[in-house]
Amino acid sequence: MARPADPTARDRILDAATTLFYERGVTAVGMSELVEAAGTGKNVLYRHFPGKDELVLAYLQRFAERLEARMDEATADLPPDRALGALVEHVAGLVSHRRHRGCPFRNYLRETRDTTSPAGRFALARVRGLRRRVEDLCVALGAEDPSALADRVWVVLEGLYAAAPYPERARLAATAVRLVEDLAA
Amino acid sequence: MARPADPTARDRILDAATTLFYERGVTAVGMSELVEAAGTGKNVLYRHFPGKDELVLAYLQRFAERLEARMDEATADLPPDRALGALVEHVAGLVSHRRHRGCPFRNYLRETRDTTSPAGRFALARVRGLRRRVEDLCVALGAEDPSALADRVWVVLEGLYAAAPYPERARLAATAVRLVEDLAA
DNA sequence: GTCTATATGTGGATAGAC
DNA sequence: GTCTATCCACATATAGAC
Repeated sequence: MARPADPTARDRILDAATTLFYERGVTAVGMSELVEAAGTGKNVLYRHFPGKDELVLAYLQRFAERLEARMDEATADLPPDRALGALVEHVAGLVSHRRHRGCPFRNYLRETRDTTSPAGRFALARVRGLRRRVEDLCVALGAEDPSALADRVWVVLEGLYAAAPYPERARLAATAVRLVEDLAA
Repeated sequence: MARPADPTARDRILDAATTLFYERGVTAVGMSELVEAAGTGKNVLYRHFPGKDELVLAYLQRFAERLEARMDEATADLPPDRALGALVEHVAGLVSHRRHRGCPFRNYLRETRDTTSPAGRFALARVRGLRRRVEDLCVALGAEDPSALADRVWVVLEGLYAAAPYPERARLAATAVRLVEDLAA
């Protein structure tokens, strides 16, 4: 006798994938372990996702939606001279968080060096999207040389993300925030 | 009949390991591929190195010797007010190089998230060693708040290393150099 | 949908012929 | 030292019983 379809199965799989992939890395987590954590069957997983690549892509996509929604909140309705600082402050808040494990897109790219598959190209696009956002904010700020300022802010922002694994990350995050304030002044 | 021992076997293995591990990542390169590239036999490899972990450690150690020797050259015999800039310039030169693929220690740590094995602890120690060198140079510089300056420079330096995969890395490297100059002024 | 077994490929590591 | 065959563990992916 057939059971009714469980609409939460896909979400449970994605929840488990998000936790495990982000916590321990994409390659270190096997599909078997994922199935066990999701409390589902392998056939169900492979019905929702043709393969691991597609599951990784879905994991990155859902992460992006949530991260960008929160970033939009943090910078929305702010005057141009405050938005750039708010963006960096927002990232600093993420990095300082206890359960933070770095930027999921940068983590995936550095872990796999994949820039050709759909997942790799999606992760790259997220990074470039943030880069463009920084450039736009520097232009809106009315700096005399916006692209030079954007380069400087970008280096600091990358340093902020890179500091995520260090024990002093909260102090380094605060350092990055003040540094960008000085640059934009 | 026994052949004479080939003293170059170990070096050839390490050469191949350096090229492949650095170019494509440690986990993406298998021992079989390594043996083929080194032009040696599997048993010879496992005679020189008990396992892949030890080979990775040796790879990181040799890389560290060479990198630190070059960094010592770049900063030796410089007055305190020039050494910090010279260090950042040196790293910027590395990052701008055509065949640069990022810092091998950071690459290994981000790729594997290994901080407990001998290889992981060695890589961590290299990163912390550079961090301490930056702190020492900031103290020697006579800054009013050396540790605050060191934090700022460290964020920029991490951003410089993180910029290695980007196509604009040369421009970002130059940006980082000027940024540190301004910070130290 | 759950659970178990399994096909298939690849990784690290070992043993033997030459 | 070189080369081939191979063991063992694990990973992705599939099929079938319930």
